Amino acid sequence: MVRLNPKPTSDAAEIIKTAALKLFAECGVDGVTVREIAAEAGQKNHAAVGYYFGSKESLIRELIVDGARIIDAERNARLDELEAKPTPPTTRDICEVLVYPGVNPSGPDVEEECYNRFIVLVGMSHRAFMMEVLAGSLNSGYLRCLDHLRRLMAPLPHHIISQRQVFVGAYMGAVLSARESLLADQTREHPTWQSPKTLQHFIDTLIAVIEAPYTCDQP
Amino acid sequence: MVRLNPKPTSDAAEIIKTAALKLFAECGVDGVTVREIAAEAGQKNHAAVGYYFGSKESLIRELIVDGARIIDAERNARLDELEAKPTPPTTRDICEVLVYPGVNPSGPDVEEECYNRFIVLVGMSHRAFMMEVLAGSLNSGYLRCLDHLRRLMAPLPHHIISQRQVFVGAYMGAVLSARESLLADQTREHPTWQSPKTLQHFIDTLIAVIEAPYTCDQP
DNA sequence: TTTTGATTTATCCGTTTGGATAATTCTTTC
DNA sequence: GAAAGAATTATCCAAACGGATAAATCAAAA
Repeated sequence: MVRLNPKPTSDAAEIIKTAALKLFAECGVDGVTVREIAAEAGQKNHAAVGYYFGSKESLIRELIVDGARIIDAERNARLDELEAKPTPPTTRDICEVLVYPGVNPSGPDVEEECYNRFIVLVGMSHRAFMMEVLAGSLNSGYLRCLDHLRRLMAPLPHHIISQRQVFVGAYMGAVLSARESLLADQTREHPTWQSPKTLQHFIDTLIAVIEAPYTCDQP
Repeated sequence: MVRLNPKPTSDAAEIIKTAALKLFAECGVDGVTVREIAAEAGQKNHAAVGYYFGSKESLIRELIVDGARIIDAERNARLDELEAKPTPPTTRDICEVLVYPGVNPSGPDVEEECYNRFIVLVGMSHRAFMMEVLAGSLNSGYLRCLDHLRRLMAPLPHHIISQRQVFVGAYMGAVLSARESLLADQTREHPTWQSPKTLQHFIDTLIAVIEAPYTCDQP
């Protein structure tokens, strides 16, 4: 019998991943037990996590890689398209490459967006681990964007450009995380945050960060 | 015999607080055990945390309040001074009130700045708890700043102002946290990040976020 | 010095943790 | 339908957890 929906990996594994990502985004990886993950995924005991992923750490690693791969592929594809044009990308072009691929990399199937909160929390509390997982070329699109930003900020001193790149990265993670939190908050309604104009609005301010004049005279 | 340095609360309690804040900032509150805190504080077992603070949760609560109180007092003092002047505060004035009091609220005695990483992590992984602890008037200075920002952004639509206030808060927490991480990173040297010009530079971009033009036409 | 209280240390406890292993159930294939 | 493999469930375990208590140590005052 032919499978109606071919699943390269088990369906339950995907359910566990989704449940884990949601809980990790809400409470951090150390604030969630494998028992809670299994329960959230509808499993009756916690052995499923070990069965499908070997360990909690492997599950976390897989979640990081899954999202990073999707985001990075989308960023690189957009950059390829932009760089094929005769004119170099604008600041807005690059900001759109930075922001939009990072929004909901899990796809529209998943009801709740979680990846940015998850990755920010992991990056803050287990930085070395996350860097080790992302090593390789899982971050190449982001680095290509930074190269463009360096070009676009060329008049500024080098150390100011470096600082501003840190500002941009921090700003993106924080706002995309805050947006996820607000969208996930069921206690209030946040109609304006669901609108795609919110991301446009954010990009407006992200451009402002990149193009802000530098008032200090000498380093 | 008169005490040379009068200590309203035990000296060991302060050492434990400093150690806990550092570890919490690095690994999150759920990624640190009371045993690790005691060890970092030089205690030979973990009972000290219970002895001085009752529980791990009470210690966390106290750390949140300590920093918030100092920051809020400083913000209110600066705002009182600004509002006593004949001319209303500028965007830069308000940004300085927002940023500078939040930098190293533990005071220059403490070798490492940790509070922003700590509070961002707690706010992300235990939002309800943090909000309950901050309830009361521990956030009044911040709210007064938001009022000024609302006035300074008056031409913009209301919902855009609200969104941009979220952007400002997220941006501040993220950059001050990133700055702390870079300053704490011993593997590399970050001479430019120690300079007070870094904060000026950040404020330049924070102003840009607040004053950025809004390109979308209608909500 | 002795006493008294505060602090530090050592040890114990019940619970929870991540992980491992059987036992059972379900699904697919022959 | 029977057999085989995959997936789920039910336990078990050693280690680690937060917390509590008792013993030992220290410092200040009588």
